Amino acid sequence: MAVNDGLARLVARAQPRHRTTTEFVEATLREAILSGVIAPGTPLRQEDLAETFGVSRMPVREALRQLEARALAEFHPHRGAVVAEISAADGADIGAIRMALEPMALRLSLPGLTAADLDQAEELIAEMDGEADPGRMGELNRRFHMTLYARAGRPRLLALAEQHLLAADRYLRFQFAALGYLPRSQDEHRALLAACRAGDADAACRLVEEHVGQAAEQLTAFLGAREAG
Amino acid sequence: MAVNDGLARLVARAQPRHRTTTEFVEATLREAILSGVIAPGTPLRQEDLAETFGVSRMPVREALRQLEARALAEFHPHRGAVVAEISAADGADIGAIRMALEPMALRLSLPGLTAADLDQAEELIAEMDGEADPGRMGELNRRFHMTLYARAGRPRLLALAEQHLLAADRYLRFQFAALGYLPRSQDEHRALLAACRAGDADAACRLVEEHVGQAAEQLTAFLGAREAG
DNA sequence: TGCCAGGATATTGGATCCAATCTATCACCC
DNA sequence: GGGTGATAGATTGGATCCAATATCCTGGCA
Repeated sequence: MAVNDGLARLVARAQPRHRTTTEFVEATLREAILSGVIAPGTPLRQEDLAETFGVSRMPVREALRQLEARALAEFHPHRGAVVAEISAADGADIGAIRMALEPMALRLSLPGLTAADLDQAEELIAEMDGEADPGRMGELNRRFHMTLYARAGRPRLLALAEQHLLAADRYLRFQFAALGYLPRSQDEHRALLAACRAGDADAACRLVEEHVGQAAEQLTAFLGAREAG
Repeated sequence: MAVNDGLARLVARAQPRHRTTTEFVEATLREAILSGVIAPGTPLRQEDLAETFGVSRMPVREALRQLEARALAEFHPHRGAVVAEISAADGADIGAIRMALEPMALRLSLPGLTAADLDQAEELIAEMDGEADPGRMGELNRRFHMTLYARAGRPRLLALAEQHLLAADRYLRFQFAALGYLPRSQDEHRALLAACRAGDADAACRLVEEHVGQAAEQLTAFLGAREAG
């Protein structure tokens, strides 16, 4: 058996439609870490990963370097990499970054949002209503947020925002795995969308900041209690 | 002669006091790109870099991967990497990110700032007054800002803020190379420091946002004009 | 004369091999 | 019996080698 059954399945399902092997390994590993298939703290042995992917150690090494730069893996020279740990402090950190980036993205995007964008956001809210699977839920939530930010015309800002949305989702899945349920925030989503439809930038920015802050607060409360005892 | 004289000098001066060769190459290359020693768009040939550093191609490859993840180099499969280009759009992007991150960092840091921190910030302002070298100037400016954010207790947020502060400084050096002078903003620095001393979080955040916005605006005006003609 | 095809060349991507270093275990000394 | 040091094993870091791919130049053809 490979190191990690879940990862092996992910690799088997994944279409290596990437241009280079390194890209393929990086994308698959990132997905595995973000989705929780590989638990925080898991050692990432190059040899094992290479075997799982059916490649040599080299693309694995390059992929791990990129994951390190994205804070998804921690490197210790001559000791190897481990999947980034989860902590209340880091969760609060990610929350603070989101609270800074997302209102800015929304403010820049709002004037350019089309009726079609807003309709799609509404549809995503509706889909979330009936969704129980945390993976699908996170995906829908991410798409909802990014739909609202899409017209900001700032690729770097959007990439950073999405990166930290994904990081937050990783924490959320972790919370789900422990608690068995997901905190819902559909009312906040609806209020946010309404403010966007009204074109009220100040209200929308305030709502998204509060919305992100709420999620971060619940998360740190959960993680703080977990770390304390 | 090596590919790039400036880089060769940087390598010669650099102390390889890093634990691995890859770290050494990455740090030196990053410094070279950020300081403008290697111009935007310059191809980063692995073989040439390896020779310049006196190492094999492998640590160079890993270093380039990390630079890519930090948006300092652009990869094109089978075609190599080039130093990230400079553009008005990207400058505005970086400015928007700074305008989001830095007020948040300051707000979190402000309650924890000590008198010593504020005195050091004041000293850095004084040093900037008499500084003509753009490299030193950027360094002092970066330290001034980071001193004010240091007590935020959010490592990821601070790392992101510093990263984009450095990216902005790269743009500023580029502007200096073309214009021959640096736009000063010492009045804004002093006003910002005064607000921090007064403990007025709202004012301080507003000032830092305006300050960053000003710089970004000047930059995009310069780059926009340059791209137009 | 301009365009397309094909091959030569340069450069990167990936695999294998060797060296450096960290960890764990075990013996030995205090 | 506990702690320290040496040694062996495992694992990563770095170098070299080979394969794949992109680019560029040249020659033929319309």
